[in-house]
Amino acid sequence: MNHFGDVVRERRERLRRQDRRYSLRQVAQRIGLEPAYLSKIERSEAAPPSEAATVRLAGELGEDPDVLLALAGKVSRDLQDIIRKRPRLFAELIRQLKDAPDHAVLRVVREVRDGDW
Amino acid sequence: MNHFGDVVRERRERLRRQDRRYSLRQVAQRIGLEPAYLSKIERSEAAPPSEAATVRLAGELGEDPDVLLALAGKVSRDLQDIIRKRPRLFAELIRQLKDAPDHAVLRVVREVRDGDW
DNA sequence: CGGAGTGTGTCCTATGTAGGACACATGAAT
DNA sequence: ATTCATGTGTCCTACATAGGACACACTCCG
Repeated sequence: MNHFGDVVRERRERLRRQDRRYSLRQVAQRIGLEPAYLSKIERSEAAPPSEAATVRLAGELGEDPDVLLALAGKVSRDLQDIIRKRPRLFAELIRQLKDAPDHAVLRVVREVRDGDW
Repeated sequence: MNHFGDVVRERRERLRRQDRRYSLRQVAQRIGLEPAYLSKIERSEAAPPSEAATVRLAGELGEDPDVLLALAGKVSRDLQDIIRKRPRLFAELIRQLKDAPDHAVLRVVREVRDGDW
Protein backbone atom coordinates (compact mmCIF):
# COMPACT_ATOMS: atom_id res chain seq x y z
CA MET A 1 0.00 0.00 0.00
CA ASN A 2 1.21 3.46 -1.01
CA HIS A 3 1.36 5.65 2.01
CA PHE A 4 -0.06 9.12 2.25
CA GLY A 5 3.11 10.87 3.34
CA ASP A 6 5.26 9.30 0.65
CA VAL A 7 2.83 10.25 -2.09
CA VAL A 8 2.68 13.83 -0.89
CA ARG A 9 6.42 14.12 -0.64
CA GLU A 10 7.00 12.62 -4.07
CA ARG A 11 4.40 14.81 -5.71
CA ARG A 12 5.75 17.90 -4.06
CA GLU A 13 9.37 17.18 -4.93
CA ARG A 14 8.48 16.42 -8.50
CA LEU A 15 6.76 19.79 -8.78
CA ARG A 16 9.66 21.41 -7.07
CA ARG A 17 12.13 20.36 -9.72
CA GLN A 18 10.35 22.72 -12.06
CA ASP A 19 9.23 25.36 -9.65
CA ARG A 20 11.12 26.22 -6.53
CA ARG A 21 7.94 27.60 -4.94
CA TYR A 22 7.12 24.02 -4.01
CA SER A 23 9.38 23.85 -1.00
CA LEU A 24 7.85 22.25 2.06
CA ARG A 25 7.75 25.59 3.81
CA GLN A 26 6.05 27.45 1.00
CA VAL A 27 3.49 24.77 0.36
CA ALA A 28 2.76 24.58 4.06
CA GLN A 29 2.20 28.29 4.17
CA ARG A 30 -0.08 28.29 1.16
CA ILE A 31 -2.30 25.59 2.58
CA GLY A 32 -2.22 27.13 6.04
CA LEU A 33 -0.21 24.60 8.04
CA GLU A 34 2.98 24.92 10.01
CA PRO A 35 6.04 23.62 8.15
CA ALA A 36 7.03 21.39 11.05
CA TYR A 37 3.62 19.77 10.91
CA LEU A 38 3.68 19.19 7.16
CA SER A 39 7.15 17.75 7.54
CA LYS A 40 5.87 15.24 10.05
CA ILE A 41 2.98 14.36 7.77
CA GLU A 42 5.27 13.73 4.80
CA ARG A 43 7.43 11.43 6.90
CA SER A 44 4.35 9.72 8.35
CA GLU A 45 5.38 10.79 11.79
CA ALA A 46 2.00 12.47 12.04
CA ALA A 47 -1.24 11.06 10.67
CA PRO A 48 -2.76 12.71 7.61
CA PRO A 49 -4.34 16.08 8.40
CA SER A 50 -8.03 16.93 8.50
CA GLU A 51 -10.23 16.52 5.48
CA ALA A 52 -10.16 20.25 4.77
CA ALA A 53 -6.38 20.44 4.89
CA THR A 54 -6.07 17.31 2.76
CA VAL A 55 -8.29 18.85 0.10
CA ARG A 56 -6.25 22.05 0.08
CA LEU A 57 -3.12 19.95 -0.24
CA ALA A 58 -4.60 18.05 -3.16
CA GLY A 59 -5.38 21.33 -4.86
CA GLU A 60 -1.83 22.52 -4.36
CA LEU A 61 -0.37 19.29 -5.74
CA GLY A 62 -2.79 18.87 -8.60
CA GLU A 63 -4.05 15.61 -7.15
CA ASP A 64 -7.60 14.30 -7.10
CA PRO A 65 -9.01 15.14 -3.65
CA ASP A 66 -10.94 11.87 -3.40
CA VAL A 67 -7.79 9.91 -4.17
CA LEU A 68 -5.73 11.76 -1.59
CA LEU A 69 -8.49 11.37 0.98
CA ALA A 70 -8.58 7.67 0.19
CA LEU A 71 -4.86 7.41 0.87
CA ALA A 72 -5.57 9.19 4.14
CA GLY A 73 -8.05 6.44 4.98
CA LYS A 74 -11.01 8.75 4.65
CA VAL A 75 -14.10 9.27 2.51
CA SER A 76 -15.11 12.85 1.94
CA ARG A 77 -17.94 14.22 4.02
CA ASP A 78 -20.09 15.13 1.06
CA LEU A 79 -20.11 11.54 -0.19
CA GLN A 80 -20.93 10.29 3.28
CA ASP A 81 -23.81 12.73 3.49
CA ILE A 82 -25.25 11.48 0.22
CA ILE A 83 -25.12 7.92 1.52
CA ARG A 84 -26.52 8.88 4.91
CA LYS A 85 -29.67 10.27 3.36
CA ARG A 86 -30.62 6.92 1.83
CA PRO A 87 -28.58 4.40 3.76
CA ARG A 88 -30.30 1.17 2.74
CA LEU A 89 -30.28 2.01 -0.94
CA PHE A 90 -26.67 3.11 -1.14
CA ALA A 91 -25.40 0.44 1.22
CA GLU A 92 -26.87 -2.24 -0.97
CA LEU A 93 -25.60 -0.68 -4.19
CA ILE A 94 -22.07 -0.25 -2.91
CA ARG A 95 -21.84 -3.74 -1.46
CA GLN A 96 -23.08 -5.14 -4.76
CA LEU A 97 -20.34 -3.28 -6.58
CA LYS A 98 -17.61 -4.36 -4.20
CA ASP A 99 -16.27 -7.13 -6.40
CA ALA A 100 -17.44 -5.83 -9.75
CA PRO A 101 -14.63 -5.05 -12.19
CA ASP A 102 -13.90 -1.43 -12.99
CA HIS A 103 -15.47 -1.55 -16.41
CA ALA A 104 -18.75 -2.79 -14.97
CA VAL A 105 -18.85 0.06 -12.47
CA LEU A 106 -17.97 2.49 -15.22
CA ARG A 107 -20.81 1.20 -17.33
CA VAL A 108 -23.17 1.90 -14.48
CA VAL A 109 -21.76 5.40 -14.07
CA ARG A 110 -22.35 6.10 -17.75
CA GLU A 111 -25.82 4.65 -17.69
CA VAL A 112 -26.73 6.90 -14.83
CA ARG A 113 -25.20 9.96 -16.43
CA ASP A 114 -27.12 9.41 -19.65
CA GLY A 115 -30.13 8.04 -17.78
CA ASP A 116 -33.58 9.42 -18.49
CA TRP A 117 -35.00 9.02 -15.01
CA MET B 1 -34.55 15.35 11.42
CA ASN B 2 -35.21 12.31 13.63
CA HIS B 3 -32.60 12.12 16.30
CA PHE B 4 -30.62 9.04 17.17
CA GLY B 5 -31.48 8.98 20.85
CA ASP B 6 -35.20 9.37 20.30
CA VAL B 7 -35.33 6.56 17.78
CA VAL B 8 -33.45 4.23 20.09
CA ARG B 9 -35.65 5.04 23.02
CA GLU B 10 -38.85 4.64 21.05
CA ARG B 11 -37.75 1.34 19.56
CA ARG B 12 -36.70 0.02 22.91
CA GLU B 13 -39.86 1.06 24.72
CA ARG B 14 -42.01 -0.42 22.01
CA LEU B 15 -40.22 -3.74 22.40
CA ARG B 16 -40.51 -3.44 26.12
CA ARG B 17 -44.27 -3.36 26.08
CA GLN B 18 -44.18 -6.95 24.94
CA ASP B 19 -41.03 -8.14 26.64
CA ARG B 20 -39.83 -6.72 29.92
CA ARG B 21 -36.27 -7.82 29.08
CA TYR B 22 -35.98 -4.63 27.08
CA SER B 23 -35.34 -2.35 30.03
CA LEU B 24 -32.59 0.18 29.55
CA ARG B 25 -30.41 -1.64 32.02
CA GLN B 26 -30.82 -5.05 30.47
CA VAL B 27 -30.29 -3.84 26.93
CA ALA B 28 -27.23 -1.93 28.06
CA GLN B 29 -25.84 -5.04 29.66
CA ARG B 30 -26.47 -7.20 26.60
CA ILE B 31 -24.70 -4.79 24.28
CA GLY B 32 -21.88 -4.20 26.75
CA LEU B 33 -22.45 -0.60 27.80
CA GLU B 34 -23.06 0.97 31.19
CA PRO B 35 -26.72 1.80 31.83
CA ALA B 36 -25.88 5.38 32.74
CA TYR B 37 -24.16 5.79 29.39
CA LEU B 38 -27.01 4.30 27.37
CA SER B 39 -29.39 6.55 29.28
CA LYS B 40 -27.40 9.58 28.26
CA ILE B 41 -27.35 8.40 24.66
CA GLU B 42 -31.12 7.93 24.55
CA ARG B 43 -31.62 11.43 25.89
CA SER B 44 -29.00 12.83 23.50
CA GLU B 45 -26.97 14.01 26.42
CA ALA B 46 -24.16 11.94 24.99
CA ALA B 47 -23.35 11.56 21.31
CA PRO B 48 -24.14 8.25 19.62
CA PRO B 49 -21.69 5.52 20.61
CA SER B 50 -18.98 3.95 18.49
CA GLU B 51 -19.79 2.16 15.27
CA ALA B 52 -19.38 -1.24 16.92
CA ALA B 53 -21.73 -0.38 19.77
CA THR B 54 -24.24 1.12 17.37
CA VAL B 55 -24.29 -2.06 15.34
CA ARG B 56 -24.82 -4.18 18.44
CA LEU B 57 -27.63 -1.86 19.45
CA ALA B 58 -29.21 -2.20 16.03
CA GLY B 59 -29.09 -5.96 16.37
CA GLU B 60 -30.75 -5.79 19.75
CA LEU B 61 -33.51 -3.52 18.48
CA GLY B 62 -34.07 -5.26 15.17
CA GLU B 63 -33.05 -2.16 13.28
CA ASP B 64 -31.03 -1.94 10.09
CA PRO B 65 -27.43 -1.17 11.14
CA ASP B 66 -26.85 1.12 8.17
CA VAL B 67 -29.94 3.11 9.04
CA LEU B 68 -28.99 3.48 12.68
CA LEU B 69 -25.46 4.44 11.72
CA ALA B 70 -26.91 7.02 9.36
CA LEU B 71 -28.91 8.51 12.20
CA ALA B 72 -25.67 8.59 14.15
CA GLY B 73 -24.13 10.65 11.34
CA LYS B 74 -21.85 7.84 10.27
CA VAL B 75 -21.24 5.53 7.34
CA SER B 76 -20.07 2.05 8.20
CA ARG B 77 -16.39 1.31 7.87
CA ASP B 78 -16.88 -1.52 5.43
CA LEU B 79 -18.68 0.74 2.95
CA GLN B 80 -15.98 3.36 3.33
CA ASP B 81 -13.34 0.75 2.64
CA ILE B 82 -15.05 -0.32 -0.56
CA ILE B 83 -15.10 3.30 -1.73
CA ARG B 84 -11.52 3.93 -0.64
CA LYS B 85 -10.22 1.19 -2.89
CA ARG B 86 -11.55 2.89 -6.03
CA PRO B 87 -12.15 6.47 -4.99
CA ARG B 88 -12.56 8.12 -8.38
CA LEU B 89 -14.99 5.52 -9.65
CA PHE B 90 -17.20 5.45 -6.59
CA ALA B 91 -17.03 9.18 -5.96
CA GLU B 92 -18.32 9.84 -9.44
CA LEU B 93 -21.06 7.22 -9.19
CA ILE B 94 -22.33 8.41 -5.84
CA ARG B 95 -22.34 12.08 -6.83
CA GLN B 96 -24.24 11.18 -9.99
CA LEU B 97 -26.85 9.42 -7.92
CA LYS B 98 -27.19 12.23 -5.43
CA ASP B 99 -30.36 13.68 -6.94
CA ALA B 100 -31.65 10.58 -8.66
CA PRO B 101 -35.02 9.39 -7.37
CA ASP B 102 -35.16 6.20 -5.34
CA HIS B 103 -36.61 4.12 -8.12
CA ALA B 104 -33.77 5.05 -10.45
CA VAL B 105 -31.19 4.01 -7.86
CA LEU B 106 -33.10 0.82 -7.24
CA ARG B 107 -33.11 0.03 -10.92
CA VAL B 108 -29.34 0.35 -10.93
CA VAL B 109 -29.08 -1.91 -7.90
CA ARG B 110 -31.15 -4.55 -9.65
CA GLU B 111 -29.22 -4.22 -12.88
CA VAL B 112 -26.01 -4.79 -11.01
CA ARG B 113 -27.39 -7.74 -9.07
CA ASP B 114 -28.54 -9.45 -12.25
CA GLY B 115 -25.64 -8.10 -14.22
CA ASP B 116 -23.52 -10.47 -16.29
CA TRP B 117 -20.21 -8.70 -15.93
C1' DC C 1 -43.32 -3.05 54.43
C1' DG C 2 -39.04 -4.36 52.12
C1' DG C 3 -36.45 -5.63 48.38
C1' DA C 4 -35.46 -5.80 43.36
C1' DG C 5 -35.20 -3.50 39.43
C1' DT C 6 -35.38 0.96 36.90
C1' DG C 7 -33.66 5.34 35.01
C1' DT C 8 -30.59 9.12 35.84
C1' DG C 9 -27.18 12.78 37.87
C1' DT C 10 -22.38 13.63 38.82
C1' DC C 11 -17.72 12.96 38.37
C1' DC C 12 -13.78 11.00 36.25
C1' DT C 13 -10.56 9.10 32.66
C1' DA C 14 -7.87 7.40 28.69
C1' DT C 15 -6.97 7.91 24.00
C1' DG C 16 -7.21 10.19 19.65
C1' DT C 17 -7.32 14.28 16.64
C1' DA C 18 -5.42 18.29 14.82
C1' DG C 19 -2.48 20.95 15.06
C1' DG C 20 1.01 25.51 16.93
C1' DA C 21 5.64 27.42 18.69
C1' DC C 22 10.23 27.63 18.58
C1' DA C 23 14.82 26.42 18.05
C1' DC C 24 18.28 24.18 15.45
C1' DA C 25 21.49 22.40 11.85
C1' DT C 26 22.31 22.18 7.14
C1' DG C 27 22.77 23.79 2.54
C1' DA C 28 22.50 27.15 -1.27
C1' DA C 29 23.33 31.54 -3.18
C1' DT C 30 25.43 36.06 -3.43
C1' DA D 1 31.59 34.78 4.79
C1' DT D 2 27.32 35.87 5.60
C1' DT D 3 22.67 35.67 4.67
C1' DC D 4 18.62 33.26 3.67
C1' DA D 5 15.80 29.51 3.17
C1' DT D 6 15.05 24.72 4.02
C1' DG D 7 13.68 20.61 6.57
C1' DT D 8 13.24 18.76 11.12
C1' DG D 9 13.37 17.75 16.38
C1' DT D 10 11.10 18.72 20.69
C1' DC D 11 7.56 20.23 23.47
C1' DC D 12 3.02 21.74 24.23
C1' DT D 13 -2.11 22.38 23.81
C1' DA D 14 -7.24 22.36 23.12
C1' DC D 15 -10.92 19.73 21.98
C1' DA D 16 -13.44 15.46 20.80
C1' DT D 17 -14.39 10.57 21.40
C1' DA D 18 -15.90 6.81 24.00
C1' DG D 19 -16.94 5.50 27.62
C1' DG D 20 -16.67 3.60 33.37
C1' DA D 21 -17.97 4.15 38.49
C1' DC D 22 -21.00 5.11 41.84
C1' DA D 23 -24.76 6.92 44.20
C1' DC D 24 -29.42 8.31 44.30
C1' DA D 25 -34.50 8.37 43.99
C1' DC D 26 -38.50 6.22 42.32
C1' DT D 27 -41.70 2.35 41.58
C1' DC D 28 -43.60 -1.97 41.36
C1' DC D 29 -45.08 -6.10 43.49
C1' DG D 30 -45.36 -10.04 46.43
